[in-house]
Amino acid sequence: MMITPKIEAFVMHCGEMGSRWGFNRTVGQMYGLLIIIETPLSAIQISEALNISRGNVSMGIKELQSWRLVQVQHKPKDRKEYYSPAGSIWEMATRVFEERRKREVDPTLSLLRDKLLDSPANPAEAYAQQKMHEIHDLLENVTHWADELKTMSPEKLHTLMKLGAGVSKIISLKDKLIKVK
Amino acid sequence: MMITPKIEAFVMHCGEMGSRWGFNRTVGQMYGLLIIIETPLSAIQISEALNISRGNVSMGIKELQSWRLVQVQHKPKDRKEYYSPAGSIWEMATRVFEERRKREVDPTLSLLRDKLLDSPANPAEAYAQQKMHEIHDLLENVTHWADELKTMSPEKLHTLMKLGAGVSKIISLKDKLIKVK
DNA sequence: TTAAACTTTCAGAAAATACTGAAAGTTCAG
DNA sequence: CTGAACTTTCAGTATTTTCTGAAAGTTTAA
Repeated sequence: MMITPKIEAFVMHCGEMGSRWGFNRTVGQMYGLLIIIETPLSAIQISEALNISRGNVSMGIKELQSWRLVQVQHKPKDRKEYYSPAGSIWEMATRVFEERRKREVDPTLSLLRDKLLDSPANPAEAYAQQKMHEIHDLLENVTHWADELKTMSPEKLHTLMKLGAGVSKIISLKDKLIKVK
Repeated sequence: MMITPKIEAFVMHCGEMGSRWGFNRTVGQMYGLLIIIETPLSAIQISEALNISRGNVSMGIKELQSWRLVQVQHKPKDRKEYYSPAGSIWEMATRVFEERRKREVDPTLSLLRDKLLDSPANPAEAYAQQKMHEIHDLLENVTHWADELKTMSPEKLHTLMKLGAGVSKIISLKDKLIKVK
């Protein structure tokens, strides 16, 4: 595998961004490397390319697998495992998005549902519950929407995105048509 | 200010989620507290409620301000600053979303733009640039879409979200209408 | 001015997180 | 079986991040 300065810059950038995207520096570098290098890489190749220990690679791969971002492959006559990114760039993005939702939104949603079950004991709690309710409804709406979008084909989604704020006009158009009926 | 167990549970949860949302535990707790307590709080009240140092509160407020999530208020005859959340729950969500985009996507987009300027020096770089191109286009589309949505009124957005995958039908409908023309 | 009532800063300490490398575990060809 | 070729685990260490509290800075009333 050939690591030119340009490729290295990309990999290092993925490392720096890693923690912002939800994992740590080395995991970010590993993922960047797998994406940018065409051939699948073995654990030892990764550890040499990034100057990290073999053990760390093992943990990083495990982490990336928990995000459903890597695939394992085997070569004939070779017992080593070779890793490559799972799916297209588009799929990677949707997976990161989904997994982050699971980790960042779902726990909050379930806490809020729980706290909203019983009624407030005093005015302070009444206010608190009202706020929790607002947050709950917002998160629920957004996650539901995200689920719906996920069911749409990438092409449809692309059209929708290209349409941008233009959807607004189409929606009003629909409203008019219905009113005419 | 009255902190019941239910309110405390919410605040502590915000702390635990803090780092996943982009800040740290105490900043998460501070923000949760400001949201859930109706009255604006002074720095000393925050530090006592959360058992953290006065200095830490100062730094946390600074951090929340960099996310445009808190407001400062003053009371007559009182030199202390009182803090409360900036804007509605909806606005908070959009601000977190926007700020995260700035921190998580924009730097990558600018790195990619830079790396895509000059042409590949060999096949490995050609492949790398192709991938960078795919990532660049995806991120650009998504950020552009997010910008467009931001220009829509919350009501329109709500309608759009409620519509869910239903937009798909309306878009095909539009396509037909255009074809008929 | 002065000093009281605040807020901010920052060096050092504490806590949390990530990394290493050796040992243990797994798999499989012979 | 055996042992070679791998992968995983995890205790201890290194690194990074966060927190404290004392000192410095700011503002305002008198």
